[in-house]
Amino acid sequence: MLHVAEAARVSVATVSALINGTATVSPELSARIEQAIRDIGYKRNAIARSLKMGTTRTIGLTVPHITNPFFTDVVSVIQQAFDRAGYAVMLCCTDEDLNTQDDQIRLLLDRMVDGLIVARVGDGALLRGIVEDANVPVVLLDRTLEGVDTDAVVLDNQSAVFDAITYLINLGHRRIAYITGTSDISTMGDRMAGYREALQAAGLPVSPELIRSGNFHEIDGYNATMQLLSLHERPSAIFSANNPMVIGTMKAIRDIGLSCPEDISVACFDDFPWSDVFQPQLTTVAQPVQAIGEQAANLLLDRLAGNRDAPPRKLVLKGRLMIRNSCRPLGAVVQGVTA
Amino acid sequence: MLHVAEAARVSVATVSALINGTATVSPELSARIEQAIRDIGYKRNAIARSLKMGTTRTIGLTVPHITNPFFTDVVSVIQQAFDRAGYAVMLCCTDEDLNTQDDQIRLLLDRMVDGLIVARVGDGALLRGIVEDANVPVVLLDRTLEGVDTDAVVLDNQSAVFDAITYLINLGHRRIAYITGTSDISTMGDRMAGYREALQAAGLPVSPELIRSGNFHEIDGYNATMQLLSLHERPSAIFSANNPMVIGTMKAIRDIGLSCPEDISVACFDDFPWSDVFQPQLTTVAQPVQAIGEQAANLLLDRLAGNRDAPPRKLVLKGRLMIRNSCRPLGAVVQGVTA
DNA sequence: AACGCTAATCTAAACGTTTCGATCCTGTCA
DNA sequence: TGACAGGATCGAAACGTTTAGATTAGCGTT
Repeated sequence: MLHVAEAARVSVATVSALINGTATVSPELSARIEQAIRDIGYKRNAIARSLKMGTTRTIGLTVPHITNPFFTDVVSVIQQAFDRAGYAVMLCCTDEDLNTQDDQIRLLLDRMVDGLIVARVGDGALLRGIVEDANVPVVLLDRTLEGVDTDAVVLDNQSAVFDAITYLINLGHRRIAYITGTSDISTMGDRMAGYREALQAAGLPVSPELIRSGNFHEIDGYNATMQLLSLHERPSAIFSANNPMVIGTMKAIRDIGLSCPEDISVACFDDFPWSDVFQPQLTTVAQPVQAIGEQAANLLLDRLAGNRDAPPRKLVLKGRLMIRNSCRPLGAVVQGVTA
Repeated sequence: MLHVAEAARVSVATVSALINGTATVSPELSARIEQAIRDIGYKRNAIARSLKMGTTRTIGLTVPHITNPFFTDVVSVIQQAFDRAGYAVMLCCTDEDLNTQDDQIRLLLDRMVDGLIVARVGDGALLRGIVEDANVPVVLLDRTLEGVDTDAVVLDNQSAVFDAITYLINLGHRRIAYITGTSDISTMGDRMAGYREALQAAGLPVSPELIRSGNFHEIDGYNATMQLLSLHERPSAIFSANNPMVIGTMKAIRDIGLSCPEDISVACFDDFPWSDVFQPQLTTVAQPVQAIGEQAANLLLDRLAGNRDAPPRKLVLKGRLMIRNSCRPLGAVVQGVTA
């Protein structure tokens, strides 16, 4: 900018005024300055600007795993929304690990992000502190945090799972296994509650042997399913509370020589883009990813626009049960054999 | 830092020296300063630091679509690699659109990223200029750019597709359709070349009616497949040069009432994490995503570590044909009926 | 006792912006 | 004719660091 000012024989203040439109500058100087900008190929230094202005027009986004299609989609939507608003987004993957998450949040804060969207992991004392300091607005995505009062957009997990389990019950299933993630995550607790509620509403027992938990990865779903399938009395249906784990479930079913839905019914949380193309077509609880991403972005953009003092807003969206062909009615006895 | 200095009754220079270890500071002052840092809860302002140092320890990463599983995986690997090195990554999705890409690259450059990893789109005069200016190192990912000499990691697309098409030919297929992305992308040209080469090597004609192109989206694959399946003489196999488009292909096959592989064989570029679990299990060309992401990260990290003058390095990795059951041998007549 | 050397510390400039307040014109009005 | 208003322009400080070079203190040498 100094060079531009010199070339145009004006002060830097005038250049700044022209660029930002913060004051009127005469046509002749404008012309000279614009010419100089073109000649020099000047680009404003956003770092210097950020230092002075105290804002980076950059936000931080952390998710447990970007390869989980749910998060992939949400990240995509959020990125687009902020891109439209002229914000950059720094993406971090916490790998379901609290320490990693803390490191990454610190990294983001160091870089003075204007706001944070966090699909949290673990308990998060750090996160709690940030929200309380209230220097940078935080919106919680997908997973709330007990006792932390800040903007959030989540799914009504309990009723979504309630609907799915009830659907299985109505198909005639009685022994319905449930594979969950680690219990410190709000979504997992809520989903489990939906499972229990549905069983109880139908007068069915909740047997601990049918409930397995893992750390959200495919391998965890695989191991859990292996255990379930080797029970003396095998479940007739499995519900997986998490998307990557259901892949493990399907692999275990295949490896053990069974097939879905003939031998065992499967349903899971989170829809796949291709779920109605390949067999079995999985029955899933679809989250409104587009809406979730957009709402989260809007909540944060609203704070960034200056609306700092409004009370925390919590948006609860509804899931939708996508019924396909991975669950079979138990009334009719189907001779299940596939190639 | 000023407050810390005052509280510890030292100069800011001493505080800086201690924090960065750039000079020895006496034990007593160190203690006072550390105490003050703790008391105040001081965090170094990375923006001010960046301004002074001329480095942000942040890189920019642009991909066409993060929802394409290939890019999802690569993004994930790259993010992890830079995270380990203490870098933040700004992610942008260009949506296969040149203008969007240019806007986003400008956004990243404005923010003074130290380097750029670009899975480019379109012709990219802007990109060309950046590489020539050589201010910020650029590594091209997945797609090279004609006449632009910079680090790159790509697949040997031609031989990968050659292998896949040859496999189909060996199964007895003669009318093999090919669905490609837009031709300005290097990968697409190379893949197409592999297709032609394989046909010619087998003495088969390359018929234009069997070649369709689209803009990488599912819907493009759908439309292309619809056209192919309504040809007077239908192809017996379809190869899709891009991952999302093959979903469209499968949907079109389903909608038209055919089934794979009984009525038509399908293979495609890019593996899915779940491809060996659901039916049909797609035969794919798997890219070594882990290696691609890591190599790209390493190339850039090496430049960032100061190795600026080394000549451009181009890494060419090999794909791997994952043979599953979505392509059937044409010799044996299989009575194809599925539920 | 004067000197120089080293290690520790400090002062102040610089990075590239934004912005407040001052200055300088030009023209209008009493 | 002089005062003044208002618009255009500028000078300089500030944002929070890093760092070159100056200063100081302590100590051994001669």
